[in-house]
Amino acid sequence: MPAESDCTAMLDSETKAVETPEDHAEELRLWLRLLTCTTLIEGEVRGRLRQRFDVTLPRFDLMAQLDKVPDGMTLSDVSKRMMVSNGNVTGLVERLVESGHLDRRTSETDRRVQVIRLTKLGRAEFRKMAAEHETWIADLFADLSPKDVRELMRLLAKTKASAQKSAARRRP
Amino acid sequence: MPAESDCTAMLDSETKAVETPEDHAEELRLWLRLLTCTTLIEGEVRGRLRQRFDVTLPRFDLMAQLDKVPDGMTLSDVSKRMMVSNGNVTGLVERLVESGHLDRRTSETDRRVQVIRLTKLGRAEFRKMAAEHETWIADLFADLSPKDVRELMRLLAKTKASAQKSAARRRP
DNA sequence: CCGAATTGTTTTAAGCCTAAAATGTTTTCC
DNA sequence: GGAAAACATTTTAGGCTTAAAACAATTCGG
Repeated sequence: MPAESDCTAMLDSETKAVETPEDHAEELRLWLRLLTCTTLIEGEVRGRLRQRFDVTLPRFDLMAQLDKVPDGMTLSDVSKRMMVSNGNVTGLVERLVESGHLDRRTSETDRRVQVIRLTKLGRAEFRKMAAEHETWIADLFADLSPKDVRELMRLLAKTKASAQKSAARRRP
Repeated sequence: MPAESDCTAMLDSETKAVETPEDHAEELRLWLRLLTCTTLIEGEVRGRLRQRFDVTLPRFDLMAQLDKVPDGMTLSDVSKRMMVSNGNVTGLVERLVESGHLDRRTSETDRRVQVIRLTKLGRAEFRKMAAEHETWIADLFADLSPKDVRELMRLLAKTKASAQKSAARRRP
């Protein structure tokens, strides 16, 4: 077997663009681990919300967005904040209005816009759920030291920025 | 206003069990950031898979599981590995068998069990997609240094362990 | 050996989610 | 002013997802 067959792509150090099938296995493993963590925690939260309060995670998330703004938000705002499609929000809101948790009205100044806000009932129920939810999260992350939490926050911020940049590169 | 109203819960340092509405805001913010990162990257990958290969993320994920094992897996195995419900896998597999990417057969030794594996076509298509997928992931994480990647891996491993422990505490 | 648990899968009913097309409204700008 | 672009939302069609119930096959204990 000739020696050449052992050459690695690295030999060709001057012309870096030349087909160097680079190794990205580490990033791939990182992505899978990130996904696993999120799926695990999300599933746990989903199950607890259903058992304790008979509510779905998307509904809880939507109410969480609205709890922060007393004057309500438009559907587009919610859609952007939750990073879900417009049509998705339409259906979600429909069901929450139906159940009396949300109030929806057409904007006076722009008749395209629907403004939604929590009803008294919706806010009360959300606050109750949110309090318990916070303890679940604390418990799920219980083994992380304050320093771990800070460090994770920092690295995830960096990750988010990197991903946003990459997404923008593709969709300018 | 009497001085007592400024007392914090911390004053009562001996009896820690006494209603100390502890502050878990940091963990909550961490969870939201983790979720944001995952959603962002997942959405990006989903979109690219659809545009480039007209395939959905769940199908890609299922094929990824099968690519690792030439002899195939049972539906339960897949379900556990992907952390999704059994019924979900049934439907997913149905569609992938239909499109010729998967082969499904009943186990000889246990007629309850369905063994699925990639077909030649399925494997070939998956390999093509996976190669490109890896470059997307590398690009999405491009701004992280190798040290960042290692550190994130470590912290996410710790997070996963913590969450699993918490889940087990609730469901023994 | 046989009934009772257990295990693996499918079905069911309901809800979530997306991309793309359609609808209605406002703004832009000639 | 009015056509065209931009915007906010809804609709549509299809797929994903879950929990729970139903079904089928195997294993376990007496």
